[in-house]
Amino acid sequence: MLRMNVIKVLQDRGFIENKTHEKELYAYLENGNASCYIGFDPTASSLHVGSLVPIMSLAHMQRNGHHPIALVGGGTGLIGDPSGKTEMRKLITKEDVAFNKIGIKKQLSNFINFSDNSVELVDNADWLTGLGYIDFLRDIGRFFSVNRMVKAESYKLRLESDEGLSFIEFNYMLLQAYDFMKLADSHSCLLQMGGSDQWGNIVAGVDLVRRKLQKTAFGITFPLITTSSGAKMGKTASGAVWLDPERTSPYDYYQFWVNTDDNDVARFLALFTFLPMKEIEEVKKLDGADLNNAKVILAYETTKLCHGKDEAAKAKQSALANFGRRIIPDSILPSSGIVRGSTDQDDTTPQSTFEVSMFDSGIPAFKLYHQVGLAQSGSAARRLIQQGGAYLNGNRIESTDYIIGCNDIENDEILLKAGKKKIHKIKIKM
RNA sequence: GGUGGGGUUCCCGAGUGGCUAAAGGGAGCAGACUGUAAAUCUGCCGGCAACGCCUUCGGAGGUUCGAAUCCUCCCCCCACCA
Repeated sequence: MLRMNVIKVLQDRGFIENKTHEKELYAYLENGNASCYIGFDPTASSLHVGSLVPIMSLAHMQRNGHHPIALVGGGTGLIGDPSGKTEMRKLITKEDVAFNKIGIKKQLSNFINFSDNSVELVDNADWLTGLGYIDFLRDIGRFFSVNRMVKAESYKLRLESDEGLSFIEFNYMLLQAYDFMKLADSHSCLLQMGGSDQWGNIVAGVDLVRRKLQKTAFGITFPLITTSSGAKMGKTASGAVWLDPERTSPYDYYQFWVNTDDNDVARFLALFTFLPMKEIEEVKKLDGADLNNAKVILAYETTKLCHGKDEAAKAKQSALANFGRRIIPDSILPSSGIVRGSTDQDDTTPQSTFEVSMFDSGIPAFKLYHQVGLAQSGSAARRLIQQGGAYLNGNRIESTDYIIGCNDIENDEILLKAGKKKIHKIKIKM
């Protein structure tokens, strides 16, 4: 079968916002074996769903026979990219960077197969930290026009803000451009991709590669993914949705996706799963409650990519147990390997185990809510109860003074709900 | 270095001696309506085994019966000038 140019694939799935010299770029990626890279900031030990677009694009590259390179910004992370940011970022230590790098690689490896020789993880600390200031200025700095940099969109926000832009951040663009040139030289990597806020940095690299190496390099930027209500995607009340199961459990990860806005379902399927576009097109015809089935598949597929098939199946099963059964028709997204009925997977609803003796003398409901994490404080728990959002074994708790005791144990369990969606199961140890 | 303007609860932003746990907005939470959706409406939105008590307005002191508000010193940010 004739393979589609990966650009076309990315375009169709909604990955591309902007690109440099289209025709040559097409040619560069036409026959496979091309190299491309994306930088990841090691500012945290985990990536979050905001990084999924870059990650998925690298995965598409690999699936289409190219050589993706994931660059961890161990060097640039020490500087901090001001692009599109209103505030200066806290500087992180070298130890943090080293630690975070390990976590990031682990997560990337869920999406990209590093055992394949064509894929690489590099760290720009390897070439940046040893640079000499004077040499760098003479070799690289002379190619940069401050006049131009000052006009760059990526600095604009900061130049106009009260916060200002510190010199260290102003230099960021040169370092990222240098990275690109390094990889172009050592890995023949002539394509850099990144978020739309990276356009300025990428173009700076393209220019530097041309000037230093007399080669044509390319850039692609991804759109900023927002939900259809306009919010930046991937933020919830409790903060970012992380890819690390320790920070965001597979159960919560699944819940995040299953709660996708109706208007985003097809778009997200295209971006965050590998299901064929042809089938996703069909999803666009669904509306109303019918979309819920597609959401289940979206949640299952994304959870599977990030946490594996087992965890995805468990999360789905827990959702069925808590929110009602549903059978997903075979006609929806047939390529998905999801089990369309229910399974006998473990229930991974958030839970904890308590000694039965805890309940001998009873424990106030609001205390228990706080303790298991369904409420941030005792006050919040009281409020929850007052407003009728607290449910004990399915029944609304009417009084803030309610004491939970042994009578409330059903089948060695106590089921607490906060609102309609947050659930915590207490297992009783006899 | 000089002059001026600032630092308020998650964010923005009012408040210039008691009526202020602190207006308004955003975010968030809960309820109603639903489809674990969106929109809308209503309520909540520092903490505490709680009709009372405790902590908060950059930091440390002070004046006062009483301070986010007045005074002193310090730290940080911004603008203009040098």
